[in-house]
Parts: sequence; C-alpha cells; structure tokens
Amino acid sequence: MLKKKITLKHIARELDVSISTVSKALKNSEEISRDTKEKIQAFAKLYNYKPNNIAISLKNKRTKNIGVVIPDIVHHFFTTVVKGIEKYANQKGYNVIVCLSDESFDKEVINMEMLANGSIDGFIMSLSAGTQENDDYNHLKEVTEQGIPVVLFDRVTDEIDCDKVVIDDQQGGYMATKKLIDEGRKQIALLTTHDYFSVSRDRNEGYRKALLDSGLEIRDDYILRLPYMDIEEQVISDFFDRIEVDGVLSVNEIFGINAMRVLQRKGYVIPDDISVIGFTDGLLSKHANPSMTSVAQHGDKMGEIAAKMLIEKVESDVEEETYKTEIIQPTIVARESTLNPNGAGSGN
Amino acid sequence: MLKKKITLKHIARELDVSISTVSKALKNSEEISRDTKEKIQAFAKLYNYKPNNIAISLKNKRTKNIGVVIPDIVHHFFTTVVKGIEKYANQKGYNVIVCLSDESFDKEVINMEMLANGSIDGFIMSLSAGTQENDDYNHLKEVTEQGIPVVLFDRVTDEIDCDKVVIDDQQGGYMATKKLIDEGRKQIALLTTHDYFSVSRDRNEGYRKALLDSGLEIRDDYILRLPYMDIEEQVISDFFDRIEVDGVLSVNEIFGINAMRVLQRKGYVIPDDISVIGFTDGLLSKHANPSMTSVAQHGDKMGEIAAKMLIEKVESDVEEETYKTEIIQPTIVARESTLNPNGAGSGN
DNA sequence: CACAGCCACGAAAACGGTTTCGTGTTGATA
DNA sequence: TATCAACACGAAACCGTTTTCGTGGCTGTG
Repeated sequence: MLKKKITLKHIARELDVSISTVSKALKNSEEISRDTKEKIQAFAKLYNYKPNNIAISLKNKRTKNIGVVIPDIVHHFFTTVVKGIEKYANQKGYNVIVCLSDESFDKEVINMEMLANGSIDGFIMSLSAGTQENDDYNHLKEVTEQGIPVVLFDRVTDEIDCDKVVIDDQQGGYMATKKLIDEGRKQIALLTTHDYFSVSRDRNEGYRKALLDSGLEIRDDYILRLPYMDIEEQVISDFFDRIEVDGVLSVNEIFGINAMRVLQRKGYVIPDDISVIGFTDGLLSKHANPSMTSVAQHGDKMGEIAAKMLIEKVESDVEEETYKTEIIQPTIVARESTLNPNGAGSGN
Repeated sequence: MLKKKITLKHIARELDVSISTVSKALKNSEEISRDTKEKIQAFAKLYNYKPNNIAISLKNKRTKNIGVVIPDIVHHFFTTVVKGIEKYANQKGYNVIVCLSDESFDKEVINMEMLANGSIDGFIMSLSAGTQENDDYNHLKEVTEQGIPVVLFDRVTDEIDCDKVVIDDQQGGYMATKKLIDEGRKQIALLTTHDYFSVSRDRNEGYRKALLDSGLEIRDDYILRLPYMDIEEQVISDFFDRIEVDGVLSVNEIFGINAMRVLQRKGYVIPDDISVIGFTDGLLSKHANPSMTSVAQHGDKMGEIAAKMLIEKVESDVEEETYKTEIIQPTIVARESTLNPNGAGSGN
C-alpha cells in the first residue's frame, strides 16, 4: 500500500550503477552514455522519482522558501499583499512560509529566529504594532548581519538598512483631503490612530498639508484618535456631537465604515450632507451602503514588488550593500460616499 | 560586518574537541564531563549558535513544517482558518507554508507536488473549485499513498480517506431557515451557487428540510443560482422582481450583502419587510448597514482542530489507517437584518 | 608495440547535524 | 599487579543530494 519515496540510492542499487551516475543521468549530463541515461531516466519516470528538497537545500544552501512575517492575516490589506507575493514567488519556484506576529513584538522575534536558522532564503515583512511601540529592531539587525536579505513593506523603519516598499501615504492623505476640499467641503474631520504607526503619521501629514495648501484651518478638535482595535461607536458618536463637519477622512476602512453608520443614525445623508473617504480600499468599502470612496493601497502590487526585490537579492551573489525604497502611488477609488463632480462612473 | 552562522564544526575546531562531543554537550548529554559541557555551552551561547533546521530535517525526516493549500487568501473565512492553524501549529513548534490554488486544479496539483518532496510533514487543505469540478483527486491519492498525512477542511470529498473537519452545513442551512420561519416568514428565497460546491449542496439541503418540516412549499423559482465570482446585481434585481418574498437565505456573505442593497433600493425596509440571513459570518456581515444576521463558520476553531489532527498523525509513528471527521456546529449570530423575537442583544 | 587521449563511470567529499559504537584512560577491586 | 568497570570522548555512518576528481578500458597514432 505505502509507496515510499524513492531515492537516488534505490535507483542506483536497482540498476547496478553508482549514485553519481544516476544523479548525472537524471540531469542529462554529457558524461553519461546514451544507453545508460535512457535506462536510468526510464526507471526514474516509472517510479516517479522526485529529488528531495531538503537534501538539495542542505547542499545548495538555498531553500527556495521565502519567509513572510505579518501582523495579522485576517486583514484584507495584508492578504492582498500575501497574494501578490505568492503570485510572483510561485512563478519563480519559491514557496511562501507565512508567520503571524499578532501585532506582538515577542512573537515577531520568535518567528524570525525560527525561520532564520536555515528555513528561508529571505524575509518579507511588515512590522508589528508592538515592535513599532518598542522601537526595538535588533532582531532585524541580527538577521541582516547574517546576510539574510530583508524587504520591509508598508510598516517600515529607518533604523534598518534594507529594501523597502511603501505607498506614498502622505500623498494618499493629501489626495483624499484635496478631493473633499474640491467638492466644497470646508470642515473636514480626521479619524486616525495613535502616532506610532508610521502610516497614520504620514496620512495625517497629507491631511494637514492639503488643508494648509487650501488655506483651511487645522483644528485639533477635528481630529479623533481611536485605538486600533475594539472601536467603541459611542466615542465616534460623541465626537460628531461635539463638532459640525461636512467631510470625513479616515486612515483606515473600519473607522470610516463606523463613522458612516454613526452619521446615518444621526440623520445625515451621505454624500449629500457629508462626504466620507477611507483608506485601504477593501471589501468593506466596496460593499458598504453607500459604498465608500477610498484610497487604494494596491497591496497585490506591493507584494509582487517586494517579492521581486527579495528574489533579486537572493539570487544575486554580489554582495551589494545598496538598498532601494520603492514608493507606490495610491489612487482614489471614487464611490457613493463622495460627490462626483465630474460625473464619472461608480469605480466599483 | 557579516556574522555568518556558526556550525558544530566551527565550535569543534575552535575548542579542539570532536563534532560529536559538541553535539552531545549542547544536548546536555550525560556522556560529557561537566567541564567540557560548560566550556562548550558557554562558547555556543557567546557566538549565538543555533542548529541548522535543514540539516536536522534531513536527519530526522521531519521538517516541522505544515503545508496549507487553500483556494484563496483574500477571503475572510480562509484567513480565519489559517489563523487558527498558525496558532496551534506555532505552539507546537511548526511553521506554516501557505500555498494558493487560486481555485485552479492545476495550481493545486503543482503546489502539492512542490511541497510533497520533503518540504512538509503533512497537508491541511480545502479543495479548489477546479478540483471539485474535475472531480479528480489523484494528486491527493498520491500524497496519502506516500504516507503523508492529509487533513481536509470545509471543501472535502468522500473520494479520499483522510481526516476531515467540516461544519455541519446542512444544520446551518436548517437553523437559518428555521429562524426565518420562526419569525413568521413564509416565502423564503435561497441565493446559492452551483452544485459542485459541497458546502452549497449541504446548505441547500438544510434549507429544503426546514421548509419541509414546517410544511412550507419548496419552490424552484425561489432559488437563484449565481456564479461564485463577478456577481451581477442586475441578475439579483431581476430575481426579486419575479418573485415576492419576505425572507432571504444566502449561502455566503457576498450574495447576502448584495441582496440587501438591491432590496433596499427597491424600497424594502430590512428587517421590517424582509429578513436576510447570510453564511460565513465575516467583516461584511458585521459592518453592513443594517448589519447582517449570519451563520458563523468558526474558521479559527476549524483551523485549530485541523492542525491538532494533523500534528497528532504526524507525531504518532503508529501506522493507523483510521480516519475521523470532526463536525463543527455552526451558530447563528443575530444582527439587525432579522427580527429578534426574543429581544436578545445585537450579537456583535 | 608503446603511449596519448578520450570515454564512461565510480569513489569520495561536502552540506550540518545525530547517534551508535568503539576505545584509551582512570580508579577500584581481587 | 592483573582485571574490570566506568568514564569521557572520538570515529564513523547516516540522511539525500551534488560535484570534483580519479581511473580503467578502449581507440587511434607514431
């Protein structure tokens, strides 16, 4: 019943040749005679011989595995990135080992240590919230010092010299805010997280810049900082009771969706009375009612680029110490939660 | 600058002992004297020695890797399962290699072949749409015949003898339909996919049974079969123009959300005029407006159980040919899209 | 006939560990 | 003092490949 995997040794024994001959024959080496090659190849095919990846990895010091460490997988943006990575990596014959840090510094460190001991050829990762709070990147330093290539995406840090791929979050914040202003909105609220998320910081900055450029006042009471998880709708509701606004920019999808619900309950009609734009164009934006205009992150593209950068580093034996940062331009997907001055389509 | 990984050989050379002694000393073997052990352990710690996973894998014929093959990762249900797998596997010291079949038979086969050549100790997988259409499971047979354990989840088949974990989809369909009936709904539509999805088949069956049990008629024109991807709202709209219903059961989240939108446009008030229940309780159900009552799949639990079953098989050396199927009971998460006869909380 | 050269193949080292078994040294015992 | 067990360690095989190098036999040449 059990058809155990066959090895070179088995073939060699069976055909009464040496292991080296079998190995060479299967690689169609010129060294081996036609007859012998045909015999061996036929036998190998018959018994469905496939070389053992582990043995090859040990020999070549190449695993053809990419380690991906992300904070969460139940998260639309990260899954699109993983999908992009997978797509490119698979094409190139690489497998993807996914580890979750659960936004925890400790788990990020443990996962990286596990993978760094020979399991992978390089890392693609996005920093956990814990790591960004701690501001401790020694685990990354250790890995890069060992010569293991690392590509950081989205949540990055200047502390580590490596390839990076980010979207221009400031530009995204700017574009979104500008769009609201162009619609005639003058009192624009910002729903954001705490500042240790580099992405929020940049999006906030874009918001400020756009207001400034348009001669609008930046009011601190128009800015609401929410915890990343476990949002309480009441807090949002209170916020909109305190201020009177006609536009909302949210640095993520969830805050935006929640804001729309709260506003609708208060009797606002979206987008007639108030416009809402969110970040991270995902399922929620697309299927909300009304569907939400949002800033697309192009996670799949990000993943593909990250994988491309990593595999290039892995496969180039030259020890270049030169790192680049790819910046992806965000785009705005216009939907029903904003006015459509140009009367364009739904963007769905 | 480059601190290359140190090996047993390096330590042995440096401390002028044999490799075997180093290996034993680091495992705290009784064979080695206190002095030597301390010396070696101190040296190893100083230079941060970590054994090479690949070498250990080759020796032990155990990789401590689990291969997960799923149709899609940009999909809430699958991500919750992956998260559950990760959680349990990590605890047990296993890594998770994720491969995507993209709903394609060919990619599923290729991915499994890649991983089966020594990269993993076992598979956890959910069949791609392509595989279910083809009804071809030879790639799975080959793997199990090699003695590699496989756990199938959610989208399973009777053709393969292996451990399985599914939710009781029929029961889910039954419960949901029953709930609609209990609310007083009498004309209940079913939004489903084509029959080659085993899950849809079972959910449909539960729907029928519930109607039958309550003495309601099963009407074919109340059933709408939609393609899995690229739903056209117009088709749904036409459907609701043809029939007059007061309840909707959808075998997934997307169809349900789309139905709610369409119904709202037509002037229906949910849940006053019509109730809607969907499957696969995810982000969309939770954040819809109104939020959608749905049948929870408990993907995380499913993942944990699958991982547990697999790791048990992997770590038990006995060659038992006994397989079990774990059936998870679905639960209904009541939200705003249905009437709440008992006046319970929102279930959010 | 002696020798160069090529052909076709095998031996062995290497990758980095684990593990079995053998052995030289020591101290205790008869 | 001869014997023996215990101790502490090393040699070597092994996991499944790849690859370098060596070599025996044949052919062709002078």
